[in-house]
Amino acid sequence: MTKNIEKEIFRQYIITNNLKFSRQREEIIEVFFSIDKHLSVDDIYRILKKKRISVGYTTVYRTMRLLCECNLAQERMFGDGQTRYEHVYGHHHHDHLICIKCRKIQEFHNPRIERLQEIVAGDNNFRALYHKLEIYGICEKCESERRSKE
Amino acid sequence: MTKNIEKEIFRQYIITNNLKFSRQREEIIEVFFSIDKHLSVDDIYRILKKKRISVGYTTVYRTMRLLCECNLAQERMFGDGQTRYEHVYGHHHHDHLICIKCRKIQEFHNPRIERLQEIVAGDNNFRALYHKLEIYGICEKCESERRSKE
DNA sequence: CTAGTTGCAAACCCTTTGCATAGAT
DNA sequence: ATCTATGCAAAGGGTTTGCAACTAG
Repeated sequence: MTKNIEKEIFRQYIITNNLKFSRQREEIIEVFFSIDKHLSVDDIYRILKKKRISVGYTTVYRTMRLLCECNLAQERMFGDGQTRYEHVYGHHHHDHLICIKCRKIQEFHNPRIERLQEIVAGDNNFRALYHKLEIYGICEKCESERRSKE
Repeated sequence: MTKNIEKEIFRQYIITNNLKFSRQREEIIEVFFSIDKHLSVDDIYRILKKKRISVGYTTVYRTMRLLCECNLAQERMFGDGQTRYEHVYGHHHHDHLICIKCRKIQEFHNPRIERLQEIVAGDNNFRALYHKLEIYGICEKCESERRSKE
């Protein structure tokens, strides 16, 4: 259960920084880490609402910032105007495939990209620190749906 | 003079769609195409202001949308919260090196990336349409400034 | 003349902040 | 008891829209 490791790391962070492990924070991380998707604040808020768990919008924002600070989460912006968060613990660096039809986001890892980053940086006298590669297109599911309609 | 070709294409687009070639639209594209940078609406507005050309903020937004519609410009979001626009005409596909210190944006092109996109897409049964690769780091200028301070 | 354009103000969306109240330790 | 967390409402920043006045063709 990765979820519990993450909760433990969070709890440690809370203690170390003289913060408090509130009911709301627990509920939020419970939801966030139990769902393996790129969730937005709004997504998390809605899920909590649906479960009849009362947490304020603002608190979700503040908790997500905390999770980023302790490196359990990372902000991502895929251009639809909403910040989404991804799990960091136990995940190596990866990039994204984004379906422009259903907005599903798949992760992938390809070591060639890291090498390419170095080559390009070298060619341009640039000191590369990190990169983002986002490939936009149509996912398998949407593509087969499209085909069956023809 | 690429600028004039772009103006001509824009004028064509205007005529074809029964729109009007206003003084404001002319001023805006004049500024946008004469500067080879990724400008935001705010940048363009300020430049016009400085030149004592009176154009409303809203009009800049609307004109930039028009330029995107006729494929003379393209929206870009580099994560600083502002949409920026880049010239499209006569530019082949490229990616970006973004300096996290001075926010300068350099463009580069590397054919390997296109190939990589195909490989990754193939591995994931994904139909790739386009991609964005952004490499973040320190540009040559900032790096040498940093070194000289040590 | 007349349909499209402008530019202000107001509305929007997502996110952050101020502050009085509630809650964790 | 103390000091942080909460959650509302209000403010922020970027972007869009409604609308009366204006203007290109």
